[in-house]
Amino acid sequence: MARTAGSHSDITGPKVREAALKLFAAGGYAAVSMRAIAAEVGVQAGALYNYTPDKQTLLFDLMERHMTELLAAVQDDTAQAADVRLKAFVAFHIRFHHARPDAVFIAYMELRNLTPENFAHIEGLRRSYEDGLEQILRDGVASGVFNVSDTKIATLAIIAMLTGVNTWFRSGGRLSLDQITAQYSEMVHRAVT
Amino acid sequence: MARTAGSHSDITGPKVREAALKLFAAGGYAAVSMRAIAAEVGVQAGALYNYTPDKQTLLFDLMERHMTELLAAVQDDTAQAADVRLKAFVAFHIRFHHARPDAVFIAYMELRNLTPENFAHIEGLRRSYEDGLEQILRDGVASGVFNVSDTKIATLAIIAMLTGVNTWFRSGGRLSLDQITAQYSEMVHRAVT
DNA sequence: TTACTTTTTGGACATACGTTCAGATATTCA
DNA sequence: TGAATATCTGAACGTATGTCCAAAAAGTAA
Repeated sequence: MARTAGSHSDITGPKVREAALKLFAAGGYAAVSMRAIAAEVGVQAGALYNYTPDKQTLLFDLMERHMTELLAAVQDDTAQAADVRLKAFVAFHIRFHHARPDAVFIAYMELRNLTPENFAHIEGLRRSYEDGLEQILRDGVASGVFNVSDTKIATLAIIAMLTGVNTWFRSGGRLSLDQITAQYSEMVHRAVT
Repeated sequence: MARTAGSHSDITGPKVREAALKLFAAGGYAAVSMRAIAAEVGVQAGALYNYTPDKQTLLFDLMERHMTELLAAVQDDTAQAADVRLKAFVAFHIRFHHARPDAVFIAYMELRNLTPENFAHIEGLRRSYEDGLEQILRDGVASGVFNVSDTKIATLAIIAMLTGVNTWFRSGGRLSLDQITAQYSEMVHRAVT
């Protein structure tokens, strides 16, 4: 159990992931070299291989951690009415994604740089998240509070719309995140009612 | 004027752009080599430099052509009612983007690989397109047919939602493009009314 | 301090990159 | 046909890449 001697990996390990997250988001996976990541950490390139077997796995780890965190954080109180649950989902999605723009960016942009197996795994996690929203819509349709002809399409449309906030919103602008959230919540609610 | 002797560039030029479009979309700008593009064309790498001064300009050309085509194709009959114009916009956007998935993908994903000047130019074109939609929303608000608290946000939300179709829709699936368009049209209409 | 383990260095490896250019080839004009 | 032009080849350039590894350094336990 646990490291005993010469122990620095608790410090360097997270640093490596932070550096990779930042640089991949800024320049793209293919354009960022292992040497650049190492320089950001303050270490030589060879040392990175104590923390990842290769560059591909480093990318995959970042994505998987992000999706796992997302799934762990999302909540849905099925005892509530569907429109209340939908509103909570919208607020959660916007807030969660706004808090980690780099990870979100990578999770959407670097999918094509994953090996087929890694891609399938991440896609499965993403599907789980989408299913959570779709269930809310389905329940709302069943209880008569929502009216959408295809819940799968509505799910994808809503998620695309919400995630789009990340492409332009920055704190300190004309509107606060709460104001943005309120307007999106209103639009989403109308779109499915 | 015009080419007279030894003239093959009318053939090779378009081929180079087609190959670059396809490969950039599939693998990403940074991950695609000039040699790979040349191989797709059926030529040696050096020959590409008859058609572009460098790789960066090749990317920029693809984006600029795409945005210029988009702006040339979009129409807006301001004599019509705002809700009719919005419906036409939705249908146009979905159809136009569905017809050229590679160009759309590149125009969204490779922005960070443009030089600052090239980026500013493309952003200006994109802004023009967004302004077209926002004008429809503004006119609708003025005439009382729409109700949105911030037309800029609504514009971005709608475009994100519509462009999202490209990430999952493929012809031949469960639903036709017309069916998709109808449902999005309905959702968008509700969201702003 | 000594013995031991973990972590990092620094250099090497084979390979790939964007770009250039002199010379070869293909096409057109007269 | 021969002369002129447009296009392409093939090799070279300097540099950068992901990954590996023996040796050095840094940390911990006794």
